[in-house]
Amino acid sequence: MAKSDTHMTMRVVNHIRTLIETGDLQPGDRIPPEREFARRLRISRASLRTGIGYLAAMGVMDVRHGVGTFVADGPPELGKSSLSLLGALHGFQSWQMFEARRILESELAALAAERGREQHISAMSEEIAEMYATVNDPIEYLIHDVRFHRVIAQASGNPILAALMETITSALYDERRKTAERSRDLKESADLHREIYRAIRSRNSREARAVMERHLTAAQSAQDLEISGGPPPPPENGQATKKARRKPVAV
Amino acid sequence: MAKSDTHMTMRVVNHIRTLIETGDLQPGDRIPPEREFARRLRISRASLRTGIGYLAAMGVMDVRHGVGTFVADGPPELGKSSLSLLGALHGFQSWQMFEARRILESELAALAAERGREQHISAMSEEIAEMYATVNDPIEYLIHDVRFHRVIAQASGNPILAALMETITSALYDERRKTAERSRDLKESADLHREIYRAIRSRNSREARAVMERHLTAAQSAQDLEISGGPPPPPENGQATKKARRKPVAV
DNA sequence: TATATTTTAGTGGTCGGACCTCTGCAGCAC
DNA sequence: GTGCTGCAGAGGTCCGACCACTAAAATATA
Repeated sequence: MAKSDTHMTMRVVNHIRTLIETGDLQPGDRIPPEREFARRLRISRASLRTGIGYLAAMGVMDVRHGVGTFVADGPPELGKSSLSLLGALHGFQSWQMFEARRILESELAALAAERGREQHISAMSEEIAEMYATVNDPIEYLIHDVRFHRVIAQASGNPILAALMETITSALYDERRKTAERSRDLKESADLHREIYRAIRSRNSREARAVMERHLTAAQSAQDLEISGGPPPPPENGQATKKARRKPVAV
Repeated sequence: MAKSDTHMTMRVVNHIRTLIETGDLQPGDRIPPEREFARRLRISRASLRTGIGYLAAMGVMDVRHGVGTFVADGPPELGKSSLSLLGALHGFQSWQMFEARRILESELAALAAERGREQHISAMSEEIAEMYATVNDPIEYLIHDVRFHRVIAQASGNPILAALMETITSALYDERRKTAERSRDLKESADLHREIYRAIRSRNSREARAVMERHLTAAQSAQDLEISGGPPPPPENGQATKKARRKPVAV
């Protein structure tokens, strides 16, 4: 994969990676204190920290000040703000985010209909109930909304697609919460979610995909109206002209 | 988003993020030397390096020993080995990788058929020609294969989906290259790619999606046969039981 | 005794400043 | 011109000290 000799960073990364692959390290496990670990690996604490920082940025490690460093637990997740950062860099458009989400979640819903288990079905049911119970509390509603979609992702049986979805939705979350307070028609939203749920429960993957797509398209429209008047869905693209500035930019 | 006060790391990240958002920093730009930058930000070089390391892990910065640190150029890309790392951690299955790729690329092909521009069409055409020209050189063939799919991703007009695809394919690349040498039937593969190309050129998104799906399904079968006898597509999943080990694991 | 407070040990976070290694290029020898 | 050498500038590594946070033990208090 990469050189394991030079570059202390990669040495650390590969070492830990190996520990994970051999099962010596599992989610939730704590690694030794930095000072001790560094001594054992015959490298400086600074270099060790560089490697750990890399893994932490990837979402593989969870560093807690004053407590310890742990292998990430919970659902797989790429770097939390990675997409947000990349978006700032490459100027991602809002409609592109929504489109990506729409495509991913539609397929996720279809897979969930095929593979979802009882536990997932009932978990969805619970979230639906909570949504109906909080139609007048947009903030709370949003929480269950997010959970519902997350359960579908789990039910799909494909943690990779689930992780990708999580990456996108987390980049979208801040924006959603801002507009959530002014949300209305949560009843309609809940109804749509219920339709999705029913499609999944009845193992109708085509229907699940279709309703999910309808739901997310509607959500996008609502969001666009909240933000600015004109939602600009017209797509385009182009290859950025290469350039190679040699001097550091002013900061 | 995150605290900008404490945590030097996030201070650096947010600072650079702001520079990018305001357009002061653009892809390809070089940031000041670490020593100078650190002095200017009133922080230690070590802290600055931590922040830069975070951004580098995210694929936002490109650090070159002895040269300088640059804002990432080229196509957007999440952390290169992030999925690979997460896979080791959560035990992603090969079929899950393929499934994710199949879904993403099928939709990408459909979008490319709707939005692809002349430049993309001709770029695809070139790669197809190269593929036919290298049917007896699997290694070289693979290069053009990858490029072809990358052009489609660009033609889709959605850089987010393109970045997600890139993340998956790069995690799959090593495995592909290993088996590439023993590949046969590259002629058939090229034919399929040509079908995809034609569908896109004729703006037939349904056809493009269908053929792409067929192509990737075939590719998966071929890969499975190369690796081990039985491809285990049966899906399942379950919620890992939470645990909280307190003591560091042996290393 | 039960509870609130303080102390303390352990862990990650920051610092600065020395030295190493790599890269690109100017300048020199051929 | 071609090729080698040396140098300057950039990131990489290291050390050792000290700061900041957390959780749990020890102590004070009701």
